[in-house]
Amino acid sequence: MTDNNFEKEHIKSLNNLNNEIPNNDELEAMVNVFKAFGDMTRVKIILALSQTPLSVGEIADSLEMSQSSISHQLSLLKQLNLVSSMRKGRNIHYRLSDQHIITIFNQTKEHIVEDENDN
Amino acid sequence: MTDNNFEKEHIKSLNNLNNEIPNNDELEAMVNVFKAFGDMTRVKIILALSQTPLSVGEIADSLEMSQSSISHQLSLLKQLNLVSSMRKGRNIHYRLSDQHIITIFNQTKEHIVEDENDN
DNA sequence: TTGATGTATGAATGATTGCTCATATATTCA
DNA sequence: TGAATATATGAGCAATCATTCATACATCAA
Repeated sequence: MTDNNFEKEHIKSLNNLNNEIPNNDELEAMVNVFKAFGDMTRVKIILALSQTPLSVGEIADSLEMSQSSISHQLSLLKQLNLVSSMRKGRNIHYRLSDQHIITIFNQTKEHIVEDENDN
Repeated sequence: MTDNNFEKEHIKSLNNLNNEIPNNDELEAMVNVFKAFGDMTRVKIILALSQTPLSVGEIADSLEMSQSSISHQLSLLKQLNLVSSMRKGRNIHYRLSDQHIITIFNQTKEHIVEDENDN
């Protein structure tokens, strides 16, 4: 009889699945943020900015990548409100717009580290 | 003079940038996890599995997607140790392998919600 | 204003990726 | 064993994406 109850619970969960999922706009926003984090260049940019605000050129130099590439990626990150920018003379300084980002990164790192110990 | 000190600090940060960035293997692992989260189908699978373990068919039905598509994605998620599987008769039940995942999702949702309030 | 420097941006391209289709593998039941 | 059901998997294709190249825009210095 206990087994049967588990089954009933399971079916109940099944029927509620669609209800529990966040609304589509929020989901899409989440996916877009994760997509932004799913690229090595952008992750490196974000990690660099987590140390100190930086200009486009400084990031490009530090990562040894073209100015154009970095600028494109920064524009994407800005669109998602992950970074903000401020002109300082000829340069434009970018900074992380939210410390959550680093928390998310750390959480993910923890997940990975735990994983390695599983072997 | 204070302005100059800020400048010095900034240059010091600049030089340390590469040192502070995690080693490349760990970074790559992080990027791969984020890549996995950067797809609507996979996110929906994960959210569904956060409610209860599910078989491939149950997930496919619930998301109204093909069995093949879901199976492919589950295989990817499994490779990244985000889900684990266990055969139960004819079915194979998948479950989240780590509750961190949901924490990361919630953190991201918070980032987005805060964002909306900024307007 | 002119030249130099820093950044942004559109188009083009090669690479990656999500899905489908066909088919293989695994398990249960009769 | 053979049919039915559940899942996995490889190849192919269309869509997405990261970078490059060329060029435009913005600011400063002389």
